[in-house]
Amino acid sequence: MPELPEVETVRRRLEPVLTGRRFERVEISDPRLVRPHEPDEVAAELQGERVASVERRGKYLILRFETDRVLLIHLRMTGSLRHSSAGLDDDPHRRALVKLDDGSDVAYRDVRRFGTWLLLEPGELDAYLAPRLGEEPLDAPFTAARLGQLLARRRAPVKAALLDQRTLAGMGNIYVDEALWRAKIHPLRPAESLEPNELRRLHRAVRTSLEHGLARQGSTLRDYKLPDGASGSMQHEFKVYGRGGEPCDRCATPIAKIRVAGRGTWFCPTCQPEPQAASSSSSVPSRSSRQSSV
DNA sequence: CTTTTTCCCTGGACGC
DNA sequence: TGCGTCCAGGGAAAAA
Repeated sequence: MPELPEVETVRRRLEPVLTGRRFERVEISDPRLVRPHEPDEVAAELQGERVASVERRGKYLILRFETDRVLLIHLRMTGSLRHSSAGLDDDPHRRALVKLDDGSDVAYRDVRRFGTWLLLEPGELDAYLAPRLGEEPLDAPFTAARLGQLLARRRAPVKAALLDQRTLAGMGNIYVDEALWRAKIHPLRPAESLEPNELRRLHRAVRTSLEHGLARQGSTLRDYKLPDGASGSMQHEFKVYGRGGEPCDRCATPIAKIRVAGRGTWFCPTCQPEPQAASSSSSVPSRSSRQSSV
């Protein structure tokens, strides 16, 4: 499923082929893609727009037009974009098709139809994204201290807090599990309970996990593909995700699977020790756990 | 306010 | 082989 490394990979590949190109013709074949708007109306609005830039924020792909309108694309679970100058094969899961002014095509495919296209007028983007998205985990403002602030006074499991896009924009089920394994933190630990040294480890681990994914063009489990149809290769390097029963790379303990925040969650029971059973004094662990300047 | 649950979708895996 | 059931999960919305 496309998370930050996958969406950023798509962005990097689309940027050179889309920038400066005009949307010659647009077909939206699945009304759900643009709901509650009418597909034909959205397609008509997009026709004639010329791409000024291809950006990303969290898991959103942002096509900014020269008119300052924006097409906000979210791939959700199974969305993918394909670009070709040599025609495209038929695809029963195609939900939209854009013909560019250089004769090439961009096709949007989405088996499970969770993905969305939203056309925003100039100035509407920030108001849309601001309440939904937190820190970009690969950008400079994201520090261990900032992570501490974001997790402070949050009793939810750290895994749930990291999946919340208002904490870190772009983390998903795969990279959260991978980061928690790297940081040696149990997914059920209350977010507010992390000690400063754990926050430093987690900060480091989030970045390392995302950078590894980015370096391998993301992970292709089934549906995610690069715009030229190639697959990512990060799926071969998962430490825990989807590896229940296999030995931990660090200690050989079989990887365990539980359910956290409604998501399949894999971790090493030895490297990522169980949080203390919640007792009467669990809400305020100690003075020392309050971070000040990490 | 925070946190949890439900829902949307389809196809692949699995049991019988 | 064919059917029924479960599972995968991002994020909006509803419920707690």
